[in-house]
Amino acid sequence: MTTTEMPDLRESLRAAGLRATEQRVAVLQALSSQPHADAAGVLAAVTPTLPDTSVQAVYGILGALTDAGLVRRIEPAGSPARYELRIGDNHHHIVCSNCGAIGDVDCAVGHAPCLTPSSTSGFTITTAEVTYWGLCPDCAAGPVA
Amino acid sequence: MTTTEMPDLRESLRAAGLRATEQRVAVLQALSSQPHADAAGVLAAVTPTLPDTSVQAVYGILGALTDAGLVRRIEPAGSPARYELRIGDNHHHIVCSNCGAIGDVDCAVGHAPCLTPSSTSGFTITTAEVTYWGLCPDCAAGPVA
DNA sequence: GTCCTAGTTTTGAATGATTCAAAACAATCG
DNA sequence: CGATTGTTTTGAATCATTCAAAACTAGGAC
Repeated sequence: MTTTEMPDLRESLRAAGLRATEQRVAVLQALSSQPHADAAGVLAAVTPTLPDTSVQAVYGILGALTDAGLVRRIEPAGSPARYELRIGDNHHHIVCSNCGAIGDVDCAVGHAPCLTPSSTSGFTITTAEVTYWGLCPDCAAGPVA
Repeated sequence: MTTTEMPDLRESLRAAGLRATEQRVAVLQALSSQPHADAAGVLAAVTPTLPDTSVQAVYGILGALTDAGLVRRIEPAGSPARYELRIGDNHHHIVCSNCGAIGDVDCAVGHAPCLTPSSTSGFTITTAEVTYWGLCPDCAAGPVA
């Protein structure tokens, strides 16, 4: 149940060198139920239980969690930043160009070398990020409706 | 010379169904000299010749040009939108995580199949966008200085 | 268990990028 | 050359995000 998750979440926070506050636990829980929530979505999910939580706190928490490596921030064009708990695997995302919905795309193992660019313009590359654009099932079904 | 380019630019605009205004020509010229300029950069480049150009006009023009397919808009995380004239080839970009500089990366032919995702979460995919992150030559040379 | 202190959150305000709306204007067609 | 419709100006508003100072609290120390 939800109650049993909390100790684990508190542990993760402590392990990452962060204080285990109610808000932080709540933010992590929010992200586990809403895999690609933005700051507003997280706030909305947290408010029922912790009504005094401010927007700034959410940004602060998400920033701290991101810095600590507990969450990953994704910023698709035209959308506010989204946050997710799936970290440590370099999976990618597919964004619905109609409604902004986001889906996970597992990184196809063995394909990694293909992401090595042919010309680097002299840049030193550290990461390759892939974003797919298309239509989510709902929008593909009824684009206008 | 710069003067000889103008007729061509005007032609392109007309061909795209857009009126050939001074500002639009100037914006196109700005983008040809500054390959990955943002709205502010374009405005700065246009102002010397057309001092009355407003920020909103630049946004309007860039939007119109983008819709018409004459320019491509790229929006790296943490950076204002950039615009470029290189269209029609699906090349990608490398962004300096230190200073935000952007370089072009030619799409490695033959690698395209690797961009086919393994699982699409039910989405219909139309585009795959790759962004590389790293350090530009300058920042790699002296990261702190 | 209580106190202290550094790390957190609240409160309040500001910033930057971008967009909206209405009025003034100008490129193109006839 | 005049009308029409698309474009730009002017002026203001919106959204996501960040800054700063004061109030607060988790967790270690005693």
